[in-house]
Order: sequence, then C-alpha cells, then structure tokens
Amino acid sequence: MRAGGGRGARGRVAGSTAALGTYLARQGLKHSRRRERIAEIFFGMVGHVSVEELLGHARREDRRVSQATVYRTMKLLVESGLANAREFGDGQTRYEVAVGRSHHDHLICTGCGIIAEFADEQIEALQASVARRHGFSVERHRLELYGRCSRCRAEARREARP
Amino acid sequence: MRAGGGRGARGRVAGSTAALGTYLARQGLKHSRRRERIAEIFFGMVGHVSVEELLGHARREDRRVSQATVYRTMKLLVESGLANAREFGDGQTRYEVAVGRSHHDHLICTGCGIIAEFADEQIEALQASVARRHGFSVERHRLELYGRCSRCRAEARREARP
DNA sequence: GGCGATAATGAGAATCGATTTCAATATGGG
DNA sequence: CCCATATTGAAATCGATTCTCATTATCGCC
Repeated sequence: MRAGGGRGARGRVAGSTAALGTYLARQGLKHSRRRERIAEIFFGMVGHVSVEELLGHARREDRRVSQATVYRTMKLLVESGLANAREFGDGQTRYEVAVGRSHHDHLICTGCGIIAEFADEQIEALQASVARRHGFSVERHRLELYGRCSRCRAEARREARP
Repeated sequence: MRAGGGRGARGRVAGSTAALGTYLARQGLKHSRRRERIAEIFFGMVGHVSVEELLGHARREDRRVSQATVYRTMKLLVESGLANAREFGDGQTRYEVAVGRSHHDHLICTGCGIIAEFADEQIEALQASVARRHGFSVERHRLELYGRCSRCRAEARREARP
C-alpha cells in the first residue's frame, strides 16, 4: 500500500514539484536546488504552515537557508497556484497546499488555535446572491469563524467547577 | 430639519463622546482635550477610516497631534465598543463607528476600493450551523467578498471596446 | 487657586513580518 | 566550458503599529 497508488504524500510531493518546474520554465526562471527542497518540504507538510516553521524544517537539512529564500519560494508557489496564502489575524501569513484540494473556509479556535476546514455550498450561493444584489461580481472571498472548539469548551467547564 | 431630531451626525458625535467619558471614568482614566477631539472627528466621519486619514484631519486643527495618540485613542474606542476595527487586506487597519449600527459584513471592490456593507441572516444562521457541526461555538466571524463593483465593470467594458 | 499623584502626550526608537539590495554563486543554453 | 542571467544569503529597509521616556495635562483634595 505504501508505495502504491496515486494520492499519498509522495505522489503529491512529486506531482507538485513537477508542476513547479513547469511554471518556472514557462516564466523563464531557473530551477534551483534550494527552491526545490523548500517546495518539497512544504508539499510534504499538512495544515497551515508559517514561514517560520518552514524555515525551521529547511534549516534542519542545511543551516544556511535564508528566510528570504523561503519567502521568495512561497511567493512563487502562490503565484503558480500550488499554494494558498491565508492570514488568521495573528499577523503571520500561513500557507496551505493547494493541489488536490477544493475551495474551503476556516474555523479557528480562539483557545488552542486549532484550525478546522469546512465548505458550505449554501453559504457560497448566498454570498454570490448578496454580491449580485449590490452589483458586485465576486472574485474571491474570505470567511473565517472564530470561536471555541469542543475540547476547549470542555476544559473551561472543568476549570469553572467549584 | 438640520438641527432637529435624534440621529444626525451631531447627535451621534455628542452621544458617543459622552459614552467615551463614561468609559474613561469607569477605567480610572483621565479625560483629555486631545483625545476628545480625535474621538469627535472620528465620530463625525463616515465609512472606514484609517489612522493616516484621521491623523490628517486632526492635524488640520493642530499640527502637533502625534500619530501615537491617534493609535492610542482608537484602541480605547475599540475597547469601549464605540468603534470597530476592520482590516481589508491592504495592511492598514480601518475603523468604523459602532454606535447605532448593527452587525454587517463587507463587499470590497478590487478596482476602485469602494466598500459596501451588507447583512444576511441566512448566512449568519448557516455559519452557526456549520460551526455547531464541527463542535465550535462562534464568538465572531470575518466575512469579506472581494470583486468588481458595477461601475468598475462598466469601465472595463468600455475600455475593452475596439 | 495651588499641590501632588498620576494619566496623557509627542518624538523618536523599537518591533515585527515581509521585502529589497547587493555582491557572491549557481544554473542552463550554446 | 562560457556567458548571460537567475538565485542566494546577509543585511538593510519597509510600513504599520507599539513602546519608551521625558515633558505636560488632568483631577481630586485641601
């Protein structure tokens, strides 16, 4: 099973790395080892990754990696559509792998910071209809729900007990 | 009509300024002329105001106003619930008057930057239901629709014509 | 009306994430 | 292998915001 089929982490990493190569070629950019490694590390990560985290991982392999290169690489990945940039109000941009994923929005726990994802067609449809009513055509949107996850609420209940 | 009834800009400014006084007293803070003028100017403005804009207005009256004071005053207004802070992705925080206004979300034109407001109960209800399904209780949310307003779309059509 | 404790202020320094600069290095086509 | 050119690391810079600190304003009290 492990080395098999098409959609494991290895497959995703390989496919996305190849896609990056295509993008670079099309833009007349060169292909570099550093960039490729940073991209591979990113594609192998799950969740919402900050530059700081990514830099940490990259430096575990080679201490000389500069944060500027990580920033530059992430910018390329976003431009090429292989990553999405997100910002959840803590001032840091976070990136998520875009390949093989469909549109979704986020739920962020204000207690522990955990980030959950959801997609709701009805909300999407209502957004489009609201925009239409105001004469707008929507290009993109941003929807984040901030609250308490069940675990944090349970924790709070436990602490409140006398 | 101008000087009349209860809800004109004058009434809003006076009422909100008084509310700020109450808040300051409750917090054991002092009442200062600078702060009061900045707040009055803010309450008299419409739309989504940046610190830069507010500082410009304040300095028209007295060139010595410091931007630190404007930042500090806006922080107080937000804490007291008299202003809401919003951030539409251009890196600058914008403030809107909160008094006499109910919850709403925003539509932002990516062409001219105009900001429209809307409120949609169905979307709100669906958000709560999505959150519940994920075990979250929502404290607040952030919903912004980015797109083209009708004016900008018309402009684009005109320019595209051969 | 003046005192004294303390909050508010302005100016500039500091912060923080992100970007840019620039000299050194790597890449890839010919 | 060479050259033009893209990429890199380190440090400088950016822009919004916050902080520091010495000076000034406010307010309760006499």
